[in-house]
Amino acid sequence: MTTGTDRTQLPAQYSPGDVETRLYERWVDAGYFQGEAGSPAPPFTIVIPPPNVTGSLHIGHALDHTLIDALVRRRRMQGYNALWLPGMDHAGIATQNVVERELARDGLSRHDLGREAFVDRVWQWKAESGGKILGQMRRLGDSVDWSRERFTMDAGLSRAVQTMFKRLYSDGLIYRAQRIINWCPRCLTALSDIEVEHSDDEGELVSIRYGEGDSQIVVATTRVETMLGDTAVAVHPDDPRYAHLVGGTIELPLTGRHIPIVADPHVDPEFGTGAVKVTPAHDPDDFEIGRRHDLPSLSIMDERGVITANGPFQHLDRFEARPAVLAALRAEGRVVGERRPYLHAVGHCSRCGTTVEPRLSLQWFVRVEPLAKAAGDAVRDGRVRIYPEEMAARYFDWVDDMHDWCISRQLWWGHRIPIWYSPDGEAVCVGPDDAPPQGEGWQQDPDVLDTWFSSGLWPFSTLGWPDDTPDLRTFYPTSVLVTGYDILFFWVARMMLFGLYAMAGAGPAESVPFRQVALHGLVRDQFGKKMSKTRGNTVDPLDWIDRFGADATRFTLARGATPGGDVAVSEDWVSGSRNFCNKLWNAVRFAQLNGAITGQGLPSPDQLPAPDRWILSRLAAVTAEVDELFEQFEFAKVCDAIYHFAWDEVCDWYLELAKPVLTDTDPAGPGAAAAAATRRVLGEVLDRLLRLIHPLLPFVTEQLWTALTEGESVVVARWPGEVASGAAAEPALPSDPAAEAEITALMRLVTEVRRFRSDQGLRPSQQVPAELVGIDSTALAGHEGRIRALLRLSAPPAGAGSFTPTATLHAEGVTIQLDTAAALDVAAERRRLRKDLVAAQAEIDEMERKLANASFVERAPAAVVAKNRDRLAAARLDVERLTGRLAALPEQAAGADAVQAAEPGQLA
RNA sequence: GGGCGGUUAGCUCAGCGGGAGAGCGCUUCCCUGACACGGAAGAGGUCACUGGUUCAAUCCCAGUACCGCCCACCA
Repeated sequence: MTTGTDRTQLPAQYSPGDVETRLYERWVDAGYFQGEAGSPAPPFTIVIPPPNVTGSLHIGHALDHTLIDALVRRRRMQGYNALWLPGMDHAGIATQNVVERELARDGLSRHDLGREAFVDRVWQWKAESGGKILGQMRRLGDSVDWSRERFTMDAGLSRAVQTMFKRLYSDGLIYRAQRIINWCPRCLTALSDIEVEHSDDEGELVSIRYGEGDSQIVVATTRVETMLGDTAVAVHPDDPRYAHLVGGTIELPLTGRHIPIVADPHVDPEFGTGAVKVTPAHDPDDFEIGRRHDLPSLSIMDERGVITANGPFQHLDRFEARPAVLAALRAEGRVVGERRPYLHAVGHCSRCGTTVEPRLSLQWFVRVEPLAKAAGDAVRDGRVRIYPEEMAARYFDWVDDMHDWCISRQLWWGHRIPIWYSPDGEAVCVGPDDAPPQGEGWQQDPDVLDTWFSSGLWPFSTLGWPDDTPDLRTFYPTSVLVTGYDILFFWVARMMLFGLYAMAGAGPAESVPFRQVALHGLVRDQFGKKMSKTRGNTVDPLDWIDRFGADATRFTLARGATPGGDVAVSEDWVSGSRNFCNKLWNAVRFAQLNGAITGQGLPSPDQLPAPDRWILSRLAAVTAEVDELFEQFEFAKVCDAIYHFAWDEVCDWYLELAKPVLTDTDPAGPGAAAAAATRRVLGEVLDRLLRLIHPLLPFVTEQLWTALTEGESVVVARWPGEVASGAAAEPALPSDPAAEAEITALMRLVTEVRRFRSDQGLRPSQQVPAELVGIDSTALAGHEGRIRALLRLSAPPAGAGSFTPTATLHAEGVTIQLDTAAALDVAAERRRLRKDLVAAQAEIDEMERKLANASFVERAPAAVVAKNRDRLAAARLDVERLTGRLAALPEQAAGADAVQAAEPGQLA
């Protein structure tokens, strides 16, 4: 056993400082964070959403990591074989852009370096930037298993990528095709659908007349310049206006070309003129029309968006070409009517903001249909559960209607597509264990894979797949995937597609990449605004960690984390969390100063005074509540429950109630046994409380717990609530409703007296001789000493009679009589009493009305009716009590009666 | 254009068919031997608007207004 006083005295204030760093290193050295392959304990696995190597962790990562860490730490304490696997993502396009920007400062482009040197340069960047991120994770306290750190481009994961590609290819799920894809003319690469962000941009809709005389047709467009690439005009098959023209040709202005008029059901006869120009090479719809009618695709732009078509517009940028073409058409009298401003959705590159250009090109695609079907089913049949459930709807919308996924990127940084071409166009897919084809002229595809291809493999590639490793067998499927809802489609859905496919051999239930998905929101500022650099409201988590500590930063984030909800934070709130840490610190300091005892278990309940039985009972309830809330990913509520229990109940009431007992230090005195018992309760309560909070506040709790107890580290201490099957649970604390009722009554009484005093402006320094009347003898009779102590009331003067409770304390109304004649403001008190009386009377009226209602009494649940009866009784008691007090007030303040007379109501 | 969500205290948000809650901020008193990063007490809300269902609606339903978010190949 140990008592706090044996140990180093804690200073009066908690300062996180660099102790956090030292604690963290100790945890790592002790190997606490390591998962164990093949352990008999049930596994609990979370893979980190790998941060991009492009920079540093922002406050959103801090939120994500806080939540993950809390889950993992709790499971570890519960006796699970817990693994949080860390790592980073190479983030193809994002990282390449960053490094290119760096090069640009020296006036260089990646082409100046050449592919190999450029990729080297990116690796160099990764070494620096990655190190920074890992350092930040340590500062946050992430309990990750560093021995299992992974990177999406490391050898193992690259092998997984290649294996996956080959498998999909062999199964016919990867194909190469000429398609209209989203093209970024700045990044010079293809983009997948979700890498395109749409915004409503101002454009203009102009109507152009094609053809002459009887065979003229007016078409409308927002992108005039593309008319250079038109190869048809399309109308609806049933449109009588154009029926006579279908099958013929029409003259395309400016070009001298004649193009066919085709009938296609895709055209909406109601929109515009009902005729549409068809540019198969520059519009996805038109491409489809072109395919249906066997039209040629005429590309008029190069990869940078510069016009290549011969003629006056050649070499113009696409945005210069637009007005130029329009002017030329106008000069020929081809523009019909006015130009109309037109708001329409325009795609932008999510990485650089450049307007995306639909472009016809040869790319690799994943045929997603069968994969997406499986991914939808896994959630539909409950093998994977999404929290909060509402988010599942979004998931289905997307997964059930997913287009084929363009996976080739014209970048240098990433996994090179494992396809080799012979000079005559033969393509061979090369697996990781295959030798590339030998012979003259064979060349590997120059493109790399979409970065999400490798991220999609993350839950199993990191565990050793494609090999059947002990890690994979032990830790897959992972338990929970915690991430922001903003990457539900980017990442979560992709892991589902790939996990179910690659791990199909494990069976339906075991092939899922994770069993639960816990989605959280974005971090916002204190006004609920999105954080952005341009707005200048971003927060650097390290700054807060430096100034308030990692725990305070974590607690602030977790406290706002409702499932799927955005989290608003501000500096004020972090300092509030810091204050909470300090509160805990001082509670333990108090315990130390008062000789709290840990490690001895608890005295039997019948030896304990009511406050001790009360706090143990409450702790049992709060522990159970916290367990329940954790299972639901209700982090905000977990924080709230713990915060209020620790601060309001333990500190504000229990410690205050314990003080008189503990300060009775006479070992031979009558209070010695009670003091000893309370010391053990105090030790036990704080011991368990610290363990309960540890997942959220790892650093303070570690310092305090090791100071308070003899334990080695709270990181590996036993969780005070539910534990894993097979692990030993903490003995249950006795639930004690009777003690809870007593202390609740006591708290009400004390509060009532304090309020009276405060209202009357009585200073505590004025010793108020008090007589307490109307206290339930069964509930509060034994508590006189405590009540006097909390109220700092002196003992009644000799001869004033002893403490003699007489009347009934009602749950709702406490009768108190204080002899405060010296200071009592009679007029103010009378006003207050009258106000309360009116309220009580109103309550009576309302309850009587309700209870007189037959429908209510018949149909409302019995408990509700009973509750209303109680309220009625309580209100009647209040009236009685208030009337009595009113009558007992000394006659004074003559003016008061005039005021009262004017007041409405039944004021006797 | 589709889909989803929101509108509750000064701010950020919980809650939810039967007496309106938290944190921060604000007011008053108090440096009581754990803590002023503290203690005590308090002010502040027709729970967006209009109808409906119900014995009972902040909570359920419908509509209105405003605000978000996601998705989207209609020129």
